[in-house]
Amino acid sequence: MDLIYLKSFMEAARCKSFTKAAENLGYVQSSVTTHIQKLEIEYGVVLFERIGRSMRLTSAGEQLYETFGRILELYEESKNRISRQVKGHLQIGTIESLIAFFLPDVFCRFRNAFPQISMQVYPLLEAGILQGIRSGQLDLGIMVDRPFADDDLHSLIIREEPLVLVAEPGHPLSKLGAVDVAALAGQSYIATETGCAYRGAFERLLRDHGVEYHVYNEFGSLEAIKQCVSFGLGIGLLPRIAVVRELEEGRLIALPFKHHEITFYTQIVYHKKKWLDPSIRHMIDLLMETEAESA
Amino acid sequence: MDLIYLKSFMEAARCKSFTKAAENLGYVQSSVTTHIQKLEIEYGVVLFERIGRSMRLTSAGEQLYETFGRILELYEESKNRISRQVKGHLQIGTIESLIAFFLPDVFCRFRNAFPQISMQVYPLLEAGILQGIRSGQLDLGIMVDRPFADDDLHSLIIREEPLVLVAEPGHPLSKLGAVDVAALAGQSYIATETGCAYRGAFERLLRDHGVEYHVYNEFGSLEAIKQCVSFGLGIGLLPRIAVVRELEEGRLIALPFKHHEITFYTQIVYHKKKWLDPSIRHMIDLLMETEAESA
DNA sequence: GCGCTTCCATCGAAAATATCGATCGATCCC
DNA sequence: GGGATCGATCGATATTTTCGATGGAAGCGC
Repeated sequence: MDLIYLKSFMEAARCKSFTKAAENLGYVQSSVTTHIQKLEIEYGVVLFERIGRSMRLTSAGEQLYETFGRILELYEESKNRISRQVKGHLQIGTIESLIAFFLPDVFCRFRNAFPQISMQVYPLLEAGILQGIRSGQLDLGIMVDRPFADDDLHSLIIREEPLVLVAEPGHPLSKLGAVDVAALAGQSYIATETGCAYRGAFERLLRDHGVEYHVYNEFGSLEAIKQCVSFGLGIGLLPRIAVVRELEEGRLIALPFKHHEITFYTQIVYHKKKWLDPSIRHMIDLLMETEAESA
Repeated sequence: MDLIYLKSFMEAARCKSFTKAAENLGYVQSSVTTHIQKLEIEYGVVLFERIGRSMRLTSAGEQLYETFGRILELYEESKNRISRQVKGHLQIGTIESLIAFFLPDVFCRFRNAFPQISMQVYPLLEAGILQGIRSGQLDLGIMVDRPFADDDLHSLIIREEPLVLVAEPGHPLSKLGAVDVAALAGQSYIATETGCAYRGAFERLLRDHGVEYHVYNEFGSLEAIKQCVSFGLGIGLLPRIAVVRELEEGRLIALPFKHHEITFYTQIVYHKKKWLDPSIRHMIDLLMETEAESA
């Protein structure tokens, strides 16, 4: 009786769907089916009524839902109680946009679970993060890049991170129904720092299409880029999360541009040889959880 | 996180010994060590202080002891609650001595867990039990025999079932310090039914040693045998559990006879192809548990 | 002090189990 | 009726669990 069965059951009961439950838990659907079957065999009763394509808990299932909930609660609580006593220090490398718009919430929840663990968060570029992980100076890296495989590093994709081409409201390109690469010819571009992964991909894309562009300025600061764009100094490529407020408030607009070569993913990176503390594991769990929420 | 880890932990904490915990749970010691290590890694803390050969829970261990206890309680409760609703019928074959002196307590506890499951218990001889299991007429057999292996049948040994040679108090053989096979020459023997496993083994033993004996009478009834023996009509071979009270009250005495060929075991027998209901599984668990208690 | 026993940790091999991915049949929706 | 979606099933693979043997440390008795 693995506790994962209970989790699958709870999630399936909540979603009323094995497929969704599997997605949320990071399994394939057949695994959840297996988990539920294990429980059904263990208890000798049917837990879900499968009427056509709709799902409902049987009465036995509902009784177990209560109890399993309490069991998992106790289990989580026990982990929290113990983890609160664990001391330590975490070195994390990440990029500026994530520090500002994605991580604060995660770090806050982490602090609740591990108040005795202090953290140092370094704003870096992708290359710096990878190097820090490789050298062991960093425990964990969180960055935005394309998926990659590496002999020494694990990479867990948290979610796709939509990148948007932002411009001032009323920018000529915004009049177009869709903006393709060619349409960007001759534009001024306010860039993030040299070495930024998606800047690199974007510029390569332009060059490959023979599109001339002009880097008007490059900044290590998000705020600076956003300001420059809103003043009409050029367009900028930024993660959507970094500009949601500006988009909502109409201070910036997103150009209808999309290209698979600049489909990027927020991902966790750590060394394969790294021993994963409960604290680091928890951090990873928290990071991965946000995927389900934002989905 | 398997619940078995929690069980191992609880048992180890109770016994203050991994080895004993393993014995009680039916594992080898190294498995319990592994379980505890899994927990220690999961929580990132040491759960047991291993000071020399003594064991003590650390403070983290004690906190978890509480919580794990409640988790397992909830789990057991959930099984009971569900199992109470399961209906069914169990066919069990066993021998008279066990019906009278071993099974009532087990059946009583079974009824508490599965009140909706009715049972039919057939008093049979070993051959009848095996045949019933093989033909599918019986779900479970509980009998006293020597260990055996069979392609179609599972056999779980519950415990050694000491057989005693009983006689009336003051019987000449009781004067001897030890009774060997030869000493039994010429004795009258009040036998259980033909086909009884330990009767068969006993008579074979006597014949193999060329000891002549006389079967004074044979009965299908324990009470009859005990009465006849106490009246001095002969000696009898019976499971110790069937005569403990008579021995305590001095109405019968046990002769100091022992021979490895009549070392018998109480065991559970069921068909390998048999699908084990939760109810049957529970019955087996209850039967196996008694081993720990009587040990 | 020295063997002897008992305990837990460790390791490799074997067995059991979980997971995935592909596929099937059923159902629902258009 | 065709397409999409859902859960069940199955075989292959990967992972985990279990066991049994062994090692080292600590206590016990002489």
